[in-house]
Amino acid sequence: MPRVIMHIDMDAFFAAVEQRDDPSLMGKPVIIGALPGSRGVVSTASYEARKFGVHSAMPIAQAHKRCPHGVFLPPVGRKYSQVSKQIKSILEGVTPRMQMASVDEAYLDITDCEKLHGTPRQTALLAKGRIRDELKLSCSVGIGPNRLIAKIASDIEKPDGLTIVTPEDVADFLAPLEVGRIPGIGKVTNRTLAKLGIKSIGQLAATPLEKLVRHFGKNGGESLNRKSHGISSDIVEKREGRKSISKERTFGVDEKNPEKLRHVLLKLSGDIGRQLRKEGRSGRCVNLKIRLDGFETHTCAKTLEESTDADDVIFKSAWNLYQQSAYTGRPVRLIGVRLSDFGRESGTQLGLFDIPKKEKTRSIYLAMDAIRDKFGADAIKPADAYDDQVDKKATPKKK
DNA sequence: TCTGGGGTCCTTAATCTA
DNA sequence: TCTGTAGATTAAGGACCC
Repeated sequence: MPRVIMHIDMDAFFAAVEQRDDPSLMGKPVIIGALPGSRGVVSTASYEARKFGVHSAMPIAQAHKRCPHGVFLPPVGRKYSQVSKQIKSILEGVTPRMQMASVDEAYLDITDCEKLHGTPRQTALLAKGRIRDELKLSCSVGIGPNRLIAKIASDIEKPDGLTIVTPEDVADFLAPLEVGRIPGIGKVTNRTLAKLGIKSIGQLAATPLEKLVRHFGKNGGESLNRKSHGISSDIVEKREGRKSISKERTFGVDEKNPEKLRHVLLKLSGDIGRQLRKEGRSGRCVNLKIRLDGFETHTCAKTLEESTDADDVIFKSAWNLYQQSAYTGRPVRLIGVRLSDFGRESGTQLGLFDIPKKEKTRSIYLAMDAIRDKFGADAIKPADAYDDQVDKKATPKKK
């Protein structure tokens, strides 16, 4: 039996939240993202701003040129996360078979909701109504036999839309749409498909699998083929926790001073450590990201002997990676740190290794976190001499 | 011309290990 | 004990998403 999957997508989420919280912004072009004059892009544009051709990912200078009278605001992540939790709670009231796909998107399996809420349309209207009444926000809904169709459907009619695709209608629904409507087909894949003369999903579905495999590899080709026929997973399940935490900084002017870079790495490492401890996680793989002039981007990584959530261990590893890289001395546009590989049990958390010292260090970090929580992030500045004082054992050993 | 920040997933190649 | 191999892991980079 085909399942009934619903995809809910909030309309211009960040901008809508800001307009809701400040009625003077209602009806005005609101652009959330970097501020004009700085390096950055548009995160979300309100529908009023979109009329001027402003859209997500557009360089902020260009957005300002197109919409000089727009209201430009920086994103307030904490507020949006809070609203996202409220959305989650409302949708869990519709069905427990619910999965948040991002801060402003969710999948619901409403196959068995008929007795409780009525038809899929009635269930969708119920969810939309609750979000509108309780949060004063609008969303668009797509319903289909699987996640892919539901997701594409939710994007068809925006804002405040509702599109239902029955299993029998899938092929007719997909055929005329542009291939770019398929999630996972971005600029690069789109360009390659265009070169092959493939513009619509119908054309993609009619393309022999061998041809797609030739151009996109086995997995890529088969995946495109499946998607073009509307085949995808219909499983909605709670997601496991996140898999990495990263922090990065783009400089207003490319940075050459190694001391400044070191300071920023110190700050980023501290932010990651704090986040890790807050979430009770620790990771083993420290990744460094460097973006140079000309947007030339590189990453390098080092896997530690054991998991960590300690600022100094993260910093030391990141700084070592930078110093050992071929990019020292070159002007840096962006520098970032990521901690990943949360898969293994953490020695720090379980206290399996080096208990007294680790626990002592950990207690200090937790105390510092508490002070920062109470008095603000700047209450304690990161120590300036980690790389001299850090425990030699913290340095990753070569295998 | 100008391209953020925080993520996920995939591919490929080299290396390790059972 | 040696060797070949398959599978896992590591590392770097790319594409994509919100």
